[in-house]
Amino acid sequence: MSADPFDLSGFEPENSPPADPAAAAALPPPDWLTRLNEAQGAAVNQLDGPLLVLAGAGTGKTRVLVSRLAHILYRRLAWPSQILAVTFTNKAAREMRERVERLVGNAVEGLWLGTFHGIANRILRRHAELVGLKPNFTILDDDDQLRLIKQLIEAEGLDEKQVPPRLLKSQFDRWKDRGLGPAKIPDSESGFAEGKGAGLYRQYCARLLQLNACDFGDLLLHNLTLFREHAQVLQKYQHQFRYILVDEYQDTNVAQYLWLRLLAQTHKNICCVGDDDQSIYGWRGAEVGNILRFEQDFPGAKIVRLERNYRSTPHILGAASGLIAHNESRLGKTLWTDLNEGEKVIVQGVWDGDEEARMVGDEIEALEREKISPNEIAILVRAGHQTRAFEERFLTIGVKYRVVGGLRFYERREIRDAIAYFRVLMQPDDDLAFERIVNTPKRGLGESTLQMLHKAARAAGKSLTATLFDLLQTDEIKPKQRNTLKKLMADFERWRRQAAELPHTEVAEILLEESGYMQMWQEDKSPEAPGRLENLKELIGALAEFENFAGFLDHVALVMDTENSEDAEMVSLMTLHAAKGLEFDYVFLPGWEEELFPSRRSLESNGTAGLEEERRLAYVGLTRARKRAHVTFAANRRIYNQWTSAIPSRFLDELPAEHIEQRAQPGLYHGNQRTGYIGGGFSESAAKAGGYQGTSWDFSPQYPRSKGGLIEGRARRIEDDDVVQRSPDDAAFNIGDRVFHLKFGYGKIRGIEGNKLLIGFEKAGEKRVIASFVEKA
DNA sequence: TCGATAGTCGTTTTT
DNA sequence: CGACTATCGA
Repeated sequence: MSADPFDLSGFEPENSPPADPAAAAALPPPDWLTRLNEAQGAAVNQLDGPLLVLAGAGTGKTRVLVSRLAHILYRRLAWPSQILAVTFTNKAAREMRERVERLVGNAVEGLWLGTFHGIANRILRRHAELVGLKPNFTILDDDDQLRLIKQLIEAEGLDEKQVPPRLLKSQFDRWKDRGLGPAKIPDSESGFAEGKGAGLYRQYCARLLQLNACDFGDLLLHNLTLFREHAQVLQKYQHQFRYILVDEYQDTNVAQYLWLRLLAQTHKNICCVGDDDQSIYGWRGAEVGNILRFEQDFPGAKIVRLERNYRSTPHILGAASGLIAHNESRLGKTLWTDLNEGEKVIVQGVWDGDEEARMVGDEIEALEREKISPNEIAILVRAGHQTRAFEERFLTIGVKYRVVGGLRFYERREIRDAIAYFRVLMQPDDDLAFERIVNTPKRGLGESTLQMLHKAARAAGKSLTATLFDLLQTDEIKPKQRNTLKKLMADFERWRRQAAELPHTEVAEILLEESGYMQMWQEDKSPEAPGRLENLKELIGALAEFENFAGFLDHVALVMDTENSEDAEMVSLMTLHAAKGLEFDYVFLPGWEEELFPSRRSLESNGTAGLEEERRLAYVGLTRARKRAHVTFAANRRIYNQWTSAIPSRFLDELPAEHIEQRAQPGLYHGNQRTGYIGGGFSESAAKAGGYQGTSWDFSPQYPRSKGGLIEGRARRIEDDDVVQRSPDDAAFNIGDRVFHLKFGYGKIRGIEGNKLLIGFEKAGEKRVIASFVEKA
């Protein structure tokens, strides 16, 4: 399907709007308009020219976007295909589509609604040749990107220790975020990585083209190149998009901003919605400056502020507002609500991470007893690893939970392997995928063979498979390896032929079978193996939802998340970043401690700007809550398996006292431990270091501990054994016993450590569980 | 070529 | 602790 890259037929509809807008203006106002407040209505009705909607948390931002979109269609100002609506996440895009559909039904057909990356990909596929790619280019994920960079570092004779690949990657990403190709790197920034920064970047970009691949940043960057160098293409799109809507504008990076600005030139009807106080993606290249500069960037822009909050109680709002007021660089808004007062924000100190998890677990159980739906409860953490403690606790007490954006289906090893096979199938030049599978399953192809193949490929300037094709005619490769490679190449040839005739799911099955990949896992006796085979089956199922491999691979690269069952009644566990745009009645915010939140790294690498971004994150967290926000901090936390004492987050001091309920009793019964605790956790030195004034935070020792937790015991260094006092019935378990677990089902005990059991479950694989939660089968 | 073993590092946040 | 790398011996 090699399309003429200039051919826009097929997604450009009629050139003119669907009907005489003047006539349509006389239509009766649809009922969705009447449900808007004044500011919202203004944002929806202001259709001509650039518009910035400054929408505070919970002020009905999505409602405005959706109504505006519906309104454009209703007034017949544009066909769906003449409207471009961009969001930041797939979740947001999905939600918007659903809500627009609810208003206008299938009149949304043809709408350009998607993420920046998704839309950019769609455009780029169409015109790939114009920027030196083929339409079937691969989208690289982080992992591939990193592997590629490692190869470059090695080829350059640099040491990974001195030039950490991750650092290089993030620099490359930042350049791309700013719309800078290799030719445009300012001298002042090119000198790092032993002075080879810019050079490596040039090589990296060249290599991507050679691989016929794009990283995430490329999708936008190539769009910019395309638009700049091919005026007629740009004009087509400029002409086509009569209305542009942008969600979460505060999170756009420079490349995205430039992209929008180019596209908006003709009709100038661009509406951006955002909240500078919720800009939390600076580390990924987002520029709050974009939203602060909107009026200069888009002359004649109007601004509408949405300040009426419909979500949170006054106390929650007051606490959040007081907190965010500590930020210097912001436009400033005054959120208000006329909801009833409600509860104050709870701020609670606990002894350690375990107690925190236990406490939250108990609170959740209490809520559930009040018949609160678990769907209305969320735990929002700063960093992904924090979910673990809660998961363990919830498993023990039987609270159903889901981790949003946790381990993702497409990141599992077996899935990535299978996908690598598909990638090679579709794009033989995809070296990264090829490398991944060439010796998976083991085919006796090792380092040395691959090294020489690499060398030959670099010399020839061709891809690995292309080089291999030549090399197999020679005696360069040892006979044994040569035969295996020959067979592999022949296999791929055959699968490609079959791909032309058979349904793609069938080809996928044949491929996984004949390559020996399935067999590899079938013969694997590790406890995960059955699960992996299960996942592969599921993969085929997912594949079936797409028309072909290409569509599926795009989905995998861009959409990543598998729509998890949102219908089930579960507590949500996620990072603060993932929580943006969501809301819950009850929100728990654990881990408000210095170093953790605000995160040390953030402060170290970005100073005040970093701190302000952390504060915005805290603001986002609080404003997710409708009825109750429950903040906790622990005095002690295990970091790298080391008990470390922690200082309460400075953000706690920034919460106005009148809006919080402090659930901590200063110096009740082990207040003396403040200074006596080993490591000097709350000694004066620690307090001084933080320089706190105002509220002094203490921990709540009166919180009931579960059996075996000895308060006195905590005064010395805490070891696992201290807490793990085995009760007589725990001892009844022996290795080899068959047991039953509520969540994991039947299994056999493989090991016993204190009250924890290592169990090989028949369905769920190997897990560590608490002894009290299994019973003999 | 490959597995096992010892040593190392670390943990933000994601399209 | 655990994931990942470097190194070594078979």
